[in-house]
Amino acid sequence: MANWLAKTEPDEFSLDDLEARGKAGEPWNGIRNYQARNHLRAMVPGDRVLIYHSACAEPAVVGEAEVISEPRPDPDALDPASRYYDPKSSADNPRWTVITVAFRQRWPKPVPLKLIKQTPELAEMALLRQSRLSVSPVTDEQWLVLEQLSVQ
DNA sequence: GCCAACGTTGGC
DNA sequence: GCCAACGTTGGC
Repeated sequence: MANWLAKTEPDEFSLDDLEARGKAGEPWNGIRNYQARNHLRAMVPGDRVLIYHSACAEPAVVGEAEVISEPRPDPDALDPASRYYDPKSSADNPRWTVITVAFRQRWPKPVPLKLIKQTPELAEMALLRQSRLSVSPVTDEQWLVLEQLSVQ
């Protein structure tokens, strides 16, 4: 079982929005970066996903979700009306991947990026090393450290 | 709103 | 295959 971190802009889709979806969850669509896509393809149901709010007043890890589907082709890539349409993707050879995630819990306190940067045990997080990667892996150790920061 | 980081595109 | 031009992400 693996751990991940997924960024979302709260103005677009927040942890609150995910909670409102309940057990049905939300397709994590629109990922259009190969590295991030490859991480989606490695996900299996039951994997844990940190939800990270980006491009907002206080960028932070705010809670956690769970992968509840297998990876599958992202249908938005084939829909010309979608903002995520990619003419280079096709039904025969789908380029992009989506998984569905469901809300698990809000963390006691958000863990701000600022604090993550100040924490030596988290210096190797992919979040910090590749600032533009929207889906990234998290180690068990990193997850534990983040959880501890959330209750302090 | 600025701009650094960095991924993608396309000419050669 | 190199690399300049360009577009996007996301912190600040």
